[in-house]
Amino acid sequence: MGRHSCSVKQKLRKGLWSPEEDEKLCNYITNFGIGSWSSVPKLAGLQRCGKSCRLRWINYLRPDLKRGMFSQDEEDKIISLHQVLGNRWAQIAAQLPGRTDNEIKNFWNSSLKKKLMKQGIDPNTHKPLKENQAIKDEENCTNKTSMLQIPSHLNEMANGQFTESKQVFDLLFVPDFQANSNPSEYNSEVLAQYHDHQSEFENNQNYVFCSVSSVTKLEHGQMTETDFGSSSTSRMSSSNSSNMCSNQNTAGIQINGMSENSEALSWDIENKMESLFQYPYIGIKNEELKSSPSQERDQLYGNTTSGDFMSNYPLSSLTEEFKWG
DNA sequence: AAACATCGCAACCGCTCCAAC
DNA sequence: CGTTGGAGCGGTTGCGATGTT
Repeated sequence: MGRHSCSVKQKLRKGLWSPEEDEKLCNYITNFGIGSWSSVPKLAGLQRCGKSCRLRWINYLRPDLKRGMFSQDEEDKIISLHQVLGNRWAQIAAQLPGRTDNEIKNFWNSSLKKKLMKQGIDPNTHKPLKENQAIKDEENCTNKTSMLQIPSHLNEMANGQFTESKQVFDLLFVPDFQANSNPSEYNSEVLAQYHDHQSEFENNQNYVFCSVSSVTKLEHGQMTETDFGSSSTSRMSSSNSSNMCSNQNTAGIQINGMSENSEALSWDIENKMESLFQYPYIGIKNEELKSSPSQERDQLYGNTTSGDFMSNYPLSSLTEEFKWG
């Protein structure tokens, strides 16, 4: 049985607010504060439900509201944040002082969406529209094989590469779907590591590796399969994603290149993370890796050198680990 | 000028989360 | 531990304003 709409219970007013109602609500909150929204209408002498009062105050009457046109700066910020957070309007609004979630949502739906479409960018994924089709094709192709081979020795390479941030992934591997993959484009340290394991890399077809040290906690909800997929897929396409992701108050993934000099990784990271995040299930928990010798790991996750990783470590069990306690 | 279409915004609705009981 | 109710969120709707034919 669904809950009744608040205005159904009694004869409460709905629709647009009159100036008199605004004044009553404003006066009440100015004098007495909010307290409990459910008691506000009664105490303020309004024939409205508390929910309606709350909305009116938050979206319209609050004194700190900016209102008016969005600046170019705000517009850019919204697009960047949407790229990271998706339709989490409240979280986006929290980064834009004086703007409400409703205002931003309306602005997005009425203006920004169309603007991006005109620029040939998919507003949902923030990727070029053509590329999206290519990705879909690619996903279809990959879903059929559902197979990733992971060289187990690479697990060790990740040790000691992490920050103090909460570690969710340590090492991620992704088959290189970029046609122009060229190991010489990695930075020197990565390149050295590549050479150390060259034969295995070659045997395993163009692996791309990087460490992802932290996934900062989403303010609301859990890091579910959907969350991870939708919010992280496009994360790395932002040119300033490293700055954005370093903010622990926002959702983000922090990438550690294999050395301090991470800029040399930019081409590969930027491009390959795009591919990487199509596969939200590719990940192994740090603690498990560190504590498990190779043989044990192979028992846990399958023979990561030659086995079928996904069949031993299915999506359902992995996504369970992504949830934040 | 009138009819119709489109747009933008304010508000509503249904849902989830969470604390209190 | 289950229930209840408030708070908050995101999607959707409704309506006035504006544009187009």
